[in-house]
Amino acid sequence: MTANRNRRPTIVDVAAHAGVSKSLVSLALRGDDGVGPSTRDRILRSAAELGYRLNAQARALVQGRTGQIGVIVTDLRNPYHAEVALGVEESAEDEGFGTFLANGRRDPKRLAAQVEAMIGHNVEGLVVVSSRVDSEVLAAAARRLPIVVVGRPEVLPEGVDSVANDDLDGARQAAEHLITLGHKEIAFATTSNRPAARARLEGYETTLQAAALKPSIHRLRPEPGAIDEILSSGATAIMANNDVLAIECLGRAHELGLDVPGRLSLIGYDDTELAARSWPRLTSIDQHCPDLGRTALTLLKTRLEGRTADRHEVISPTLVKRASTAAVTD
Amino acid sequence: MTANRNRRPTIVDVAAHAGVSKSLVSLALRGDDGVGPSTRDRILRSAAELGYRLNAQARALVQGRTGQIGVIVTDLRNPYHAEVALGVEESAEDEGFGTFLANGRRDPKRLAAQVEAMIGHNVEGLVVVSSRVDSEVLAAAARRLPIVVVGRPEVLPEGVDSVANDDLDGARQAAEHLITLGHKEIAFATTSNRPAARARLEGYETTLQAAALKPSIHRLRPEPGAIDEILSSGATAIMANNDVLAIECLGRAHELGLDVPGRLSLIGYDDTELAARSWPRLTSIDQHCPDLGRTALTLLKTRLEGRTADRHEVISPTLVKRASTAAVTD
DNA sequence: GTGAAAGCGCTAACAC
DNA sequence: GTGTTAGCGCTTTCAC
Repeated sequence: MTANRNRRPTIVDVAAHAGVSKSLVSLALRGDDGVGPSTRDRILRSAAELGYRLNAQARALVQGRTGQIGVIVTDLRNPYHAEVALGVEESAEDEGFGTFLANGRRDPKRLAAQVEAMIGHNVEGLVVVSSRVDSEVLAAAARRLPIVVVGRPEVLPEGVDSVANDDLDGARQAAEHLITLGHKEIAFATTSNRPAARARLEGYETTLQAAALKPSIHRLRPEPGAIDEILSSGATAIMANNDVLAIECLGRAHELGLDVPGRLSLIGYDDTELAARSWPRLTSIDQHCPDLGRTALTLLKTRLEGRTADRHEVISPTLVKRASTAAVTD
Repeated sequence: MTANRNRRPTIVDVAAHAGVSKSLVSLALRGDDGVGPSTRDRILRSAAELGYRLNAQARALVQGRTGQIGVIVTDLRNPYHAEVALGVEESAEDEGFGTFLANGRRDPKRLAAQVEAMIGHNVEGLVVVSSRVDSEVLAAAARRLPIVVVGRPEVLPEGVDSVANDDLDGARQAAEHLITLGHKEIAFATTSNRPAARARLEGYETTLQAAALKPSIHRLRPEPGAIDEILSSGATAIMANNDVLAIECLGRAHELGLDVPGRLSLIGYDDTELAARSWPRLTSIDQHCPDLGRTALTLLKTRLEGRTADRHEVISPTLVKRASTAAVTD
């Protein structure tokens, strides 16, 4: 009973069925008003009857445009990426573009392949929410279409636009918040040493130094117990490189019976959903992910409209105070 | 300095550059061994020099296949959807398919449009991770390509395959776990009354009734304070329809100073990352999301290989005991 | 081993 | 108003 899948009807079939030529069908289907009302009706009815649907690919081939934007993210499971993608999608829709998403699953090779696949399928622009795409891949892509990277890749080749939050400033805000609360022993935790993490680290260091405090940096390997090292370091506050890591620290603190924020203040980065749902609610730095995405789409659009000079947008993050940070008590 | 974007080189350009005919280029590029080694070399070098890349769309038009699978999800921000998508992607890759993802953002109209867009771009199969796609849209799609729904839509038209977890059994496991712990007052919380929620509700009710306990069902509207109603209902345990809701209950319990699991046991559904990261760690029902996705792809594949009879797979969920449930204390 | 020619489904110029 | 024609970039017979 499964319907006939062998051959999808084309405008030729519709034309035959309606007794007109195929260009008439094309016109009628697109609502062009060079078609008589009765003819148009007949054509539309034939199309419906045959279950005709437009082959967007064939159309794209002749028109030279698909109306689709590609979005490639490192890891869909990290809410940060999903939220940026959301911002892109929303404004793409507003601008009349469709979007195709691809998930690189943290693998640079796969990410590169997806860039190729998207270009092969003729997306009109590419948003790469990843710092892991090889710079040569980016450069090659930029030769063919507008491409913008969200975040901070190691190297940003010419011709590639970018949007990032101001990591330095975000880290500064976080550090100052803790300093204002009277903390003297503030640790910085990160599992990454990629550009964004390095910038946050730098913001942290310079802010602490300006306050005559000694930075204490912990690069964590993903091992159980890695967090304990910080927790037992005598720090009264921890800045984590992102919410996911902050939540892990929080969980470990709970397990050790360490009161947050009573004995330990904790601050995340990204302000993803995780932050608002944790206990205690996590203080975090809001990167404004959807804005990052929307800005990326704007850059794509202006490129498509002819801009040739590279642009690198920076968005100011915001401190979101919640319950995981408090004044030192002693 | 931005490179020439005006015209992307085609095999004709490559052919001219290499001084051969365009069909030779096509053959050489695909590694066909009907091309002399020296000719092949020359062709490949020309291609590289011109920055040629295959136009997958044009190829798809003539070959009648794109090698792409479409995945449409209701809401990327819910980790459940992202994890199912992951399963689809992984096994699609294993089978040599690429995947395009689209995010419906909870809007049935948008979801329908995305189904159309995917079909228009000639994906070879469609995985719909949503119960919100209109059944007529599904039915129409099924007439053109293999399509499988993950989850439980209101109506599943003929010709559409499906994969779902056994909601009835999952709810039964959750309820039995709580009953075994000695709970007598077990509430069920849900914000949804769609088929999956209804099935879980039914599993909950029959299990409670079998144990001679009285079900107490709460359909929550998304209002602040909605949760308090349950919390103050005298229940010693709450089964939530999903992890997100469970985490919200947990947060509210914390705010009210209600000890979990000391005074209240809490159990979620889905076993997403949220469950493993909460405090206390959330007991949940694991739907095996990636398996759902992988099974969906298998169904697509067997359809493509010619199966005509509909199939509806059911996957058994598993109880994951963590720290949010405990024996009643009185 | 190589090339010419037809055609995938559609649109867009141009005639009738 | 309506139909004809020539491609879009590629693959694929089928001759040479």
